[in-house]
Amino acid sequence: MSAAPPPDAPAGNFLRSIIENDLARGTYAGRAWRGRPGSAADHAGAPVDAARIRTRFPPEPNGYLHVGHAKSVCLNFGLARDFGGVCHMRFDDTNPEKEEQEYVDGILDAVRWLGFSWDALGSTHLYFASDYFDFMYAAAEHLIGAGHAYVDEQSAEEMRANRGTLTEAGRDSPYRDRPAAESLERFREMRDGRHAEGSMVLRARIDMASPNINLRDPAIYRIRRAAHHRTGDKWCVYPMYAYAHPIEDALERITHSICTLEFEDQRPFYDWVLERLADGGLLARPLPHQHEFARLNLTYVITSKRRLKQLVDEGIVSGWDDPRMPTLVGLRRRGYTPDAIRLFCDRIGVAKADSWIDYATLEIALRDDLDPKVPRAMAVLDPVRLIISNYPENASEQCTAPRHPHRPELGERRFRFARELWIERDDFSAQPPKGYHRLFPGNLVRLRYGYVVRCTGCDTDANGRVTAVFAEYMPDSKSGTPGSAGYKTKGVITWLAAADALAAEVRLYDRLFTDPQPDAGGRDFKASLNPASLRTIAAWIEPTLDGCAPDEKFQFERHGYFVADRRDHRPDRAVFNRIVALKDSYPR
RNA sequence: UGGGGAAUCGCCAAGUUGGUUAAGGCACCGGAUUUUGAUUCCGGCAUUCCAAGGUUCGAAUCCUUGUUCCCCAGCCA
Repeated sequence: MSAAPPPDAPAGNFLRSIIENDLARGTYAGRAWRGRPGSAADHAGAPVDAARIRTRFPPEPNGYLHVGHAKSVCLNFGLARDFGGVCHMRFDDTNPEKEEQEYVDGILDAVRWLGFSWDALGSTHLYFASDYFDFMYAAAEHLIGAGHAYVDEQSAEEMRANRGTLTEAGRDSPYRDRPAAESLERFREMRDGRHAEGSMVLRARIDMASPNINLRDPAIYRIRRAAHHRTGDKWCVYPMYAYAHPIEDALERITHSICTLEFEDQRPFYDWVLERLADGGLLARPLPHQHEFARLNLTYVITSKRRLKQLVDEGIVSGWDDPRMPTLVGLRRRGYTPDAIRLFCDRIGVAKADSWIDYATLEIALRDDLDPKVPRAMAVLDPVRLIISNYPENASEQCTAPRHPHRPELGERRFRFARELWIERDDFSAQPPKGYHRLFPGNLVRLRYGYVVRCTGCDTDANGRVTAVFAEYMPDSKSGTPGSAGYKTKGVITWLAAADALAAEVRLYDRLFTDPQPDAGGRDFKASLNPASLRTIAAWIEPTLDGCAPDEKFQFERHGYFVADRRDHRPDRAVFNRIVALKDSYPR
């Protein structure tokens, strides 16, 4: 009898299978770990790693993290957590021209915000590829010495021309067979700044006729005269990703190097580098292995860093943290919670098939997370006056409501009922459609947490627009009193006493694009920008919201979830973002 | 017309050593509860696994032949 999986066991997926198999076979058993990244010599004789597996989240610090990255973060940190391993936070900063400290800070913030930590097993695991530049350089000299790399002095154009095509083999570079000593000399000159950018490059010497283009002598070092955000001007040669990444993984004793599908073709080169360096005694075995998964595609969302930057640069959005942006800072400002994003990542799973997740799936995870946690309040977004004609002019009385209908322990809120109220324009209809059970002449409706009223009519202006709605209240129907049970109404509407309501700016957000795949197939994503992605309105909110803090979230009953904007909300100026509307099954 | 991947319910996704009625989530559809047309709760939801052949007592799982989609020709990652 095999034991039944625990009820909350994470769903199986191919990455878990791989790890389980590796653990069962002892693929990485006995892996030494010195307590910090290092070469074969550094790890030699070190204790067996207490981490059963090591994964890593390796962003390039050239932009802000977005939902797609969240999937990778959840995967890498989640797998490490579930299998008794450690996940390294590592910056893949091998291109000085694009990378900045600002992005490093932003990425660290985002990962922390998502709820993950790189502190594990008594130490911190924050690493930078740039810390390995010395090793990478030495390893490159080793490859040259072993005949596995050479300095090519062809121009970029010549290299491209000689690479061949998808169906035709490439041609060997005239420099391919030059003596190792000569390549070594040139490479050192490159390092010493004796050659112009673009004039030469170090290449792996593999096979110019390989059907896999990535194996046609890929470039592994290029000259770049740019200050690096961490190493300054120490270097003017920088390693390429395909060469640097396997080395970073091996130095850190990563077991499972998880990346997206587009790197599948590079796996042979990943292994090629590692095998040669391990054979040369530079890197410790067992070596890491690369596994690829399908990146996240979300409908109505673009995740291309370049295009996201374009939205910011062209002022289409207010910045990287505009609440419409799919960046983690944007989602955070919009009111998304880390729990909701993690729930979403758990729900979508992971596989190798290209897929498009409905944007609604993210919103549903958000509502599922917010509903049980967030206190309720009333708000009127599109106000029209409701006059209770049989209620005394200058009277008012207190009403009470639970902060959360299913969590009495969260306490109560109090507000006043009076003759003049604000209600939602949409909650009255002079000629109601069939099935409408809110206010219309003659109909009985409950004012939530207040009285039951009978609608008696309305006033309209010259254009037929409703300017006020009239009703009479039932004095014995107040919520919480014995008489209230005697009334059964199909409609319950939200309201605010006009004299007590607080003014607020409310920003109603909608999807940024109208096309479910805004940038698929080379489409112009700007052509499908949603002109109504932001609507700013003046609304009335419940007086109990006075003094709430930025980032505080509420459910405005019958409307949706709202958050006090973390940037613009102030004690003297309430600003709320609509996070997501409530599910609405009223047929419109 | 090279190489590397992927195709299971509307959207995801288990299943991969061939073996009872093809997990689960989300959506959706019923019904119950409800002072949010929300939530919650019950119930329903693939004789079928890209297609067509074949092997077998038995195939989503093996074989054959096709089809469709994605990725690769940066001195980006």
